Amino acid sequence: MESAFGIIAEPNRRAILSLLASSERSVSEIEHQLRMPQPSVSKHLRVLREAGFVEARVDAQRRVYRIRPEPLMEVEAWLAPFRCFWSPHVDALERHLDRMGQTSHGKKKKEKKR
Amino acid sequence: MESAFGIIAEPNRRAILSLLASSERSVSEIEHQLRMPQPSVSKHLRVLREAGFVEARVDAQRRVYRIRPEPLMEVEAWLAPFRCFWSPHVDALERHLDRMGQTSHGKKKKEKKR
DNA sequence: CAGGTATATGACCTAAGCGGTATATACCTG
DNA sequence: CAGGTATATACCGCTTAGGTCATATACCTG
Repeated sequence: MESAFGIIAEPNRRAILSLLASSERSVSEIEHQLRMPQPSVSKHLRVLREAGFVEARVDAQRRVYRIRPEPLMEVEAWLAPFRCFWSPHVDALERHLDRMGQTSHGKKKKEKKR
Repeated sequence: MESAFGIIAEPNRRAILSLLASSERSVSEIEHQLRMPQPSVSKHLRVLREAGFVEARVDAQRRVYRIRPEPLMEVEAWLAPFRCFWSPHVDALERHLDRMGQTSHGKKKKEKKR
């Protein structure tokens, strides 16, 4: 997995990161809150750890994971040159997110021009 | 390709987007500037277009592509909860990016160093 | 030490995605 | 209309990543 972008392409990994954003958690906490099988959690955590997104603290048998911000800052940095497109479209984002929210997978064939 | 994150996981697609960030371009312009085969460019542009990252304007035989910001805003929005981690680590980003620079990447594109 | 809990790893399978080549379509110019 | 340029698509083979199941390792407690 080359870059930070490849790492966060995985929905479960994003879910783990979002969960850890609020506070650090043990593997089993992640497992239960996200309702995913434990080997899968461990595997994703390994990927995240090796890519520098998280780090683990040992607490008895538990490993408590927490965010490390650098790789996400890299994403943020890549995004910077596009910021100038934001301002005319601040409202458009909400419409976009709305559309994303309800239609689980709206496939569009035809493109429209304006 | 489920989400916007999956789309930008591809390095060539990120390169195309970064190129379009400065100004709109035709397919052949992208092809030459990024030195990638034309079918590959068209294929990536299709993915980007169907995901809403770009749109095309027809100009004779050319298709001129330009950025549409919504999906990138979605990424930005997802990133927001992690911003609170930034401030103590502003300097750490540079060290991180330096390390990234020397990792083995067979491909080198026109990367700009901060 | 035994037994239990927490986490990591390995093997296997499947599917998706990318690169490459060849070809099709669209449009322009003379 | 012919020939040329610009772009899109179809097909194929390969690699890789993710899910699942089984098992291994680590640590705690009685």
